Amino acid sequence: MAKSPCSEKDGLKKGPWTPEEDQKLIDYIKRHGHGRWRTLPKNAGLKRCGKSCRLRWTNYLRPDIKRGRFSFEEEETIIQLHRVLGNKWSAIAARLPGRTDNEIKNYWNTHIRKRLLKMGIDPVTHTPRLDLLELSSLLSSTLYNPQSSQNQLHLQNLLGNMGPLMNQNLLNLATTLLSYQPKSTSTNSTSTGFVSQNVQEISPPNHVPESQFQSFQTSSTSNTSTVPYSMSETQFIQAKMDPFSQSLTHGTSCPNNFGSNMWQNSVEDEALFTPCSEGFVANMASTNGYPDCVTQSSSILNSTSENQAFASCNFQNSMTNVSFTSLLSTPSCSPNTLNSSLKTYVNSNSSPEDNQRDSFCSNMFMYDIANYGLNGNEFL
DNA sequence: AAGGACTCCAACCGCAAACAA
DNA sequence: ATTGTTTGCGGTTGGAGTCCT
Repeated sequence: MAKSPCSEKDGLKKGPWTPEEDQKLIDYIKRHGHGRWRTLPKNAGLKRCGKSCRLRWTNYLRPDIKRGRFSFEEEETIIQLHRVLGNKWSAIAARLPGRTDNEIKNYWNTHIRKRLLKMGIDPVTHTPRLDLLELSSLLSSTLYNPQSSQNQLHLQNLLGNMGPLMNQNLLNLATTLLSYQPKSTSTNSTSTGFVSQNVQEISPPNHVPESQFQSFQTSSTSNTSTVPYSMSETQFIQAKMDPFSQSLTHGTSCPNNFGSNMWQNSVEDEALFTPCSEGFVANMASTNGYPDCVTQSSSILNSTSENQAFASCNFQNSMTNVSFTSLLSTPSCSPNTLNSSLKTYVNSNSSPEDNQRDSFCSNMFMYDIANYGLNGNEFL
């Protein structure tokens, strides 16, 4: 292997820079400008290699560097540019004044990437993860045919891999399905068809008030059918699942659609936005404290055709991901938050702003639930 | 209170392109 | 055209700080 250009054996220092070293570097560059990095440290009286000096200057000491947290707008820009450019951090940084490629790369890896994963979006392709599509289809299938051992096994495997990333409601539904077994001819079981455990022993989901949960456990001593849910129950649950499936299938990749009339289509097709009521976008934007929804939608209408296609595509993607992302767990999408204030910050590791960002999609789920009047009874 | 686990980010490393001689 | 040097880039690491049990 070639000798490292920054060898400590040469008496060159490595590791964190001291304020004195910083000052030496700043003073030297102020007087002589940068360039000739190889000779710079010697001339500046620094026991560092040129590469280290260059990095320190470009990533930290440069006067035009913007320090501090990334704004919502910057974050949105990074996501959009990454969708098009991939890991071309320097190209992305060139479009974000004051930010370095290193800073953007770190921010992507520590914040945005994780957030996208939580939302069920592949951070590389910016499309919904395939395993989620599989889960959606499997859940639908299991709802109709819960006795299928193949479905059960498949679902079990999938849950094993995805459980930690799933929203509690979806997890409850999936595990409920897994715990279902076809009833025998017992006449004392309840209409829900659960025999692996006595239904009275099933713990209520931790976000459902006990009283509500108990009211769900209605007995029907006469029903001995092997159909796990009544037609109306099945239809109801399916209605809950459909937006999920829809949004999954609508979450398509963006760049290939440049120049299309997607925005026009998406405006006409309100179902693309949300299964909720009209005015969803404006309402959500005003209630979840994330102004981008409104500003983005208006800016799309005012932008040039190419930008419009680009922006509308991203906008559409973000909106069509609403339902399925809401089904994935995020700290603020936890059961506690569902029943409490938006300002319940579950993850103390994150700042309130972090959680607000995380809540962007999970808050939509809350709106979703509110609109459906969904509670534990209905969902189960 | 302690220590293990986790997060974050500055700094490093190696490779490749650009440039100079 | 070739060779050596410089610069730019993206991936990875190390350690300080914080959280969790």
